[in-house]
Amino acid sequence: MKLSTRGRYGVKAMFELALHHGGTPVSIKEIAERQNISEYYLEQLFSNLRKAGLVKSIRGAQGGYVLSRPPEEITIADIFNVLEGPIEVSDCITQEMNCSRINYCATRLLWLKISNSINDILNSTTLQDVVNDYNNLQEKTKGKEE
Amino acid sequence: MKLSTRGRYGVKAMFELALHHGGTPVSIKEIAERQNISEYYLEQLFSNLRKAGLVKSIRGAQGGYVLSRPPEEITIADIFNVLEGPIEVSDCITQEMNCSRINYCATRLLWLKISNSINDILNSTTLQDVVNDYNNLQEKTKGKEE
DNA sequence: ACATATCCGAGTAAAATTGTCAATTTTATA
DNA sequence: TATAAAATTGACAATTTTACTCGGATATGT
Ligand code: FES
Ligand code: FES
Repeated sequence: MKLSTRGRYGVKAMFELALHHGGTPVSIKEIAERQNISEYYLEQLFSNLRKAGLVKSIRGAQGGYVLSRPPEEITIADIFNVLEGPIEVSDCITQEMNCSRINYCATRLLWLKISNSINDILNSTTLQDVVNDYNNLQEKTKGKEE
Repeated sequence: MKLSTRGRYGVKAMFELALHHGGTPVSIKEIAERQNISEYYLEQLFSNLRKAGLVKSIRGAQGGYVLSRPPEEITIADIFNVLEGPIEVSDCITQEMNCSRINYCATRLLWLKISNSINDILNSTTLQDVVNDYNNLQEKTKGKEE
């Protein structure tokens, strides 16, 4: 079980926007360089993010992207839902309606537990939390080096 | 993020062995029929499970597979480690040693949180737990039907 | 005008997933 | 001992997913 690059790149890209929130728009090129991600690939991801209403675009020179909402109102789940689709540990959970074995399925509860615990984290973690974690990390690193 | 069939089939198959623990060996054919899984595909999975020491095989007629250890001593993590490999949410976690950005990586803590919560569940859930869940489900279903 | 950007759709190579199958070996039992 | 049941092994193959790449169109600040 592994996250695809879509989800991981997406969070990293959104993190960059969160860092610059309130300032000037950030271009795909900048993000690609800072996070070491393919520029063309990022285009696709941002296309999805924009259509989902998570980011706004400013076209033309000096343009780029900005967050549609403040970082504390965007969860990791929001991003994952757009780029990875919902977390489907097993179709025992999502297709429950038309499965004839649901009353005899031994493993459904297990998948449900896993699924819920992941979703809890994704729903409760916002971009602001990631920014805060990052700032704390920077503080600590700085302290150690001096 | 989705589990592959290897992990899901594997747990279902091991659940069947857990149900019959202490009794006669269960053949691949039986499991394939009861859980509606390809017989040939299961062959591969059991080959891995046996090499990992989770099951013992009895060859020849009336043979099949049995659990190597009692169901309460086999965790879902044991099964997943064999069939899916370890849960690697992101290589930020597993390749931490040789990543030069580790002190600047904004998202590492996030992947770590997700990864830990999944592993907590997988490590703390045993085959016996799944059997118990199944028995409880049967009780409830029976109650409703009467 | 021109350099920067986003926007959009298509294509593509490699990898992973999900099986299928044939041939061999082992063993209980009739 | 003959037979059938069952594991063991290794190879192969179809399909899907992933992770990009690219070409051109459109928009806009300077
Ligand atoms: S709910 Fe259908 S197999 Fe689990
Ligand atoms: S630890 Fe290397 S990019 Fe996250």
